Amino acid sequence: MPKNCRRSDCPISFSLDIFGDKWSLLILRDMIFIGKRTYGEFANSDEKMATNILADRLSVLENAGVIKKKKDKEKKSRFIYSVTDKGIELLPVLLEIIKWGATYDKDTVAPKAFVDRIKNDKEKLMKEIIEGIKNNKPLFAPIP
Amino acid sequence: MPKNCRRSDCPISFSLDIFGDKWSLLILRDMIFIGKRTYGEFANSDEKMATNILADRLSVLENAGVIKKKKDKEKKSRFIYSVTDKGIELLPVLLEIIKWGATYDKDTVAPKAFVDRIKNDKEKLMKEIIEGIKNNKPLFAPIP
DNA sequence: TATATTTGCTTGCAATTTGCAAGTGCAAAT
DNA sequence: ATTTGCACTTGCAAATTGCAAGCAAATATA
Repeated sequence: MPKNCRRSDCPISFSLDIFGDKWSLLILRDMIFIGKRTYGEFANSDEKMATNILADRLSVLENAGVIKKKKDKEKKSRFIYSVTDKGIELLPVLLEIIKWGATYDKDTVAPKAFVDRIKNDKEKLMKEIIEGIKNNKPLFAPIP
Repeated sequence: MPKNCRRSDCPISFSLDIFGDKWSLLILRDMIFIGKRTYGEFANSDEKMATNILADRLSVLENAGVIKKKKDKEKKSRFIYSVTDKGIELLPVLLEIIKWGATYDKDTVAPKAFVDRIKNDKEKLMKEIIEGIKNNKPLFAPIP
């Protein structure tokens, strides 16, 4: 299949052509929930993705308009990646995936209180998460 | 990475280990929305997936308990695949993916009325879809 | 009864993608 | 001037994918 050929006009197929793989949504997770912003931070995720794959996925997501990239003002040798509005609109997808995964994975690290809020208080939770992104105070910021 | 090794205890990673690829959710889509039930029907989806991949994905989904398989009573040479409750619980994920995909794909085939119902009438829509599965009357049954 | 067809896979093989390790190039810090 | 940090890039082996064909068992047709 040629690279720029869509498989069908199904909205699921369209979406999966962008993030249907084992890594893309983890990059988005790291951005949205943990506040990661640089290449090096993504490369050091728990799942340790190969850097060539990371570079590839960042460019796919950027081309799709889900994330954007700009030079760091403080440290010019560095790029800052961030989610666009189009990317933030994937938050409901992520939350539903978390809900399902946490329900069926007995070893999940997802806090019960968080999963309960996805089930019972989703709208407010989403607002808080989006606020968190904009203020650079993500919900699950790593303990420094 | 060994086949039975999880990457982390993140619920998203857990989920993607099961359906994080370009095909698995399309199989689920065909089951849930179109009412496909046999190997041959899946093999003839719009996206024309290779049959070796299809066989592989069906077995992954079955092992994960998302779908189940049994002999057709009417035609014993045939197997009937169907979603389990665990699979039906992926419906919210599918609906959110459809919502996002339909929003950003100008060529989408998703009917506007359907997407509007995902946005404004999701609970009732879900009940109807689940009813449809159980009564063998899927929402987007193909015109025969 | 013999033959053909349907159904659900499996196999062989080439092409693509992945994963790992190492290397590169640039900017800033020392 | 040299080292360090960062964002990739490259080489290569291994795994996965896609395509076409093959196969075996259960019907359907002659």
